[in-house]
Amino acid sequence: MKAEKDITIYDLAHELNVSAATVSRALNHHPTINKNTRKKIIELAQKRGYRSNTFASNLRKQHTNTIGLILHELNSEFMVSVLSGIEKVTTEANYDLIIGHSSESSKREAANALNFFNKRVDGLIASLAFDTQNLDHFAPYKKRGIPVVFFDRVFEEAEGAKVIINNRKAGFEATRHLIMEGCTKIVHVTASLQRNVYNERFKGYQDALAAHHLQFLEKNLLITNLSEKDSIAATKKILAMKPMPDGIFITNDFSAAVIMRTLQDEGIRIPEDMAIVGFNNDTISTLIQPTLTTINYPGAEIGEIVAQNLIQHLQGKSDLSLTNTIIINSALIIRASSSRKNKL
Amino acid sequence: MKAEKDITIYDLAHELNVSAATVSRALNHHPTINKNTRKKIIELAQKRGYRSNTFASNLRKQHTNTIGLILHELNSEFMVSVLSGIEKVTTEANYDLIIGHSSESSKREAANALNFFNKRVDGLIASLAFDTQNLDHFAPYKKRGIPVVFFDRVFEEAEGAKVIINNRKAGFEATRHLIMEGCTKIVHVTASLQRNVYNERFKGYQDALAAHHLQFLEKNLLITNLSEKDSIAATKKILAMKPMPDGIFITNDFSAAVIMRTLQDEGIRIPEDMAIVGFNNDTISTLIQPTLTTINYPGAEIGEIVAQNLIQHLQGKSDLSLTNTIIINSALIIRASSSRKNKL
DNA sequence: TTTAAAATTGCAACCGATTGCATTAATATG
DNA sequence: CATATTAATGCAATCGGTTGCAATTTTAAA
Repeated sequence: MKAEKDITIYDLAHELNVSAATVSRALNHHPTINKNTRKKIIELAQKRGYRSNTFASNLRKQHTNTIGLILHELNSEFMVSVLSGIEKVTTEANYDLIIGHSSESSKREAANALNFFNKRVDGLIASLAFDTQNLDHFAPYKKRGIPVVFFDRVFEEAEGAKVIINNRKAGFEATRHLIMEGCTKIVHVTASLQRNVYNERFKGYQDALAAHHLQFLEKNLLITNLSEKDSIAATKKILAMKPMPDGIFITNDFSAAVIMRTLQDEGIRIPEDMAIVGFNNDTISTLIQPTLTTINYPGAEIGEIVAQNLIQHLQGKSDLSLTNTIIINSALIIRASSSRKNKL
Repeated sequence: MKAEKDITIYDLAHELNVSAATVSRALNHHPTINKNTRKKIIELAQKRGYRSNTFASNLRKQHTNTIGLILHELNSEFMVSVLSGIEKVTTEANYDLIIGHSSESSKREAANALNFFNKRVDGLIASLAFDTQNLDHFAPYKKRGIPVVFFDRVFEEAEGAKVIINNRKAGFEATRHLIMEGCTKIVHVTASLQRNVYNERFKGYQDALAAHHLQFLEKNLLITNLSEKDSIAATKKILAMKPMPDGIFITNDFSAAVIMRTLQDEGIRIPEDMAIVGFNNDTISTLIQPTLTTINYPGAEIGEIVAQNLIQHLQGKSDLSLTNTIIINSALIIRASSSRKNKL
């Protein structure tokens, strides 16, 4: 278990009687190096177990080939899909990924942003925390010209590249669907309206009500943090409402599953007494009974697009500011939790 | 958006008429620096937005304060919990984390291991891929004295630190529970027996059968990759068995949920016709109907312990070889999917 | 006041790879 | 065979902190 010393290009150079510069060039497939020399060098490097020192290289080259990724959480399938989409693209393009959790805390988000900045990531991808109120902690990136791309949770008015879905349209379709199924008293369970995604979906919900001449009632809007506890609490409120609502649009499948279970425990029949629509199309939506109507939110695709855009920009192939906002398609998937016999 | 130049300790040194060495020491709270000098330096650093160049620092210090983490997948709640446990401990101890997915491929696992090795991580945490047959790709770490800790998926016979649960005992308890509930024809759905976790659970299953004088039948062992597709296929096989089994022990909650749904679709009553036990205690286990009996596999705790051990070792506070294998408690959680009236 | 001890600070050599420019060797052209 | 090109290689500076040791300044002891 003794620590052997690392071998460097100087060791290789010495052993082959060439200069370190030649070794460096050979290892990087620089065209001006003689084929035979290169072959010899590469073979010896292999043999000696040479490994390039990333720090020395980065220090000299002034870039890291690393992309930072700040996630608000990793507990949803959506997020994991995004991650895998990003990972796929970045590894293909030979970029490394460092991941930071903000755990829905603006403070940790800022800490991560700073950390990654100090680590000199070449670019940053981020989805904002619940309580992030401004983008100040990303200012150093702007200042130094390091590209930042946002997805999912973004500030729509802020400048910079973002990849999102049309949340307002999605909210509209979810709500309209409930209306078409005969619902007239529709509750909307969502999270902080400060976050664009929830705000937009809420607008879509209102749009749909208005389009069908239904009045929006303040009491039908329930704000939670989407946790199990909050979801149960929200359900209790719904159960206490008079008259009882006949439809719920919840902006999260997990929360929808909890609410549905809690309602069922109280003897409410779904979709007969209460029609339910979730959001995200997590796996869970097909495992619960009845299966859950939801909005498909294509995480992997979003991840890939986000990463592709960033990398193209890093490689100078495109200008991020040109493609300011990219909108991905999402669609309603109708399942049993909302499919009634007595439609409109 | 012009890229401003980074400011260095030399800039600070020049501005304050001290040497770069003094600036460096002040910034690192070296004790021999005068309090006033340090204060001035730190204030100026703040003011000028100085950020330390990690590469230069790492290059000179020959260590990175970074821990590599290789995961076989991130699609289970268990894994995400482990990750958050590790993250909690590492960030507290001021280590950075870089994460690599092997996506259940031994090849990608090896690529990640090499990449992290070249990145000179101070330590490595890993859970093996489905098809990993040997630990050769970790050899360089051994050689260079870089500590590696395995968890969950490990080679039990291999040397090195590992954190696991007693999978055999867990498998035993799950199966015994089914027997106590009156099951006599118990199917075991699991993944590749090459992986220790599944192998051990299978042994526990056999132990329990033997302890209750039930014969193990080869056909009752179904190997899948735990995907939705495979789980459905396994269910078809079970449905075709004569006589029909009366209990299933599945080493994964997600797969158990799929199997349960598929059985229910065919009119099988759970737990009356078929009692089911899963593994992991994922959230899904309480959201499906009936709720799923499962083995609690405490991911966050495992993550914390893994990380703590590694860090203590890195800080020279303990010797990893002393604490070779750490076994975490896991326990059976009995829920509706296996609770029958007519017990033994 | 002189001298010894302690507290601060600076000097300069690293760490290992990269790269502009100069130099030398090999090949081609007249 | 001399000269012009082209191909290979080497020199040496550079990236930005870190740290052993020497030098200087300050404080304490005699």
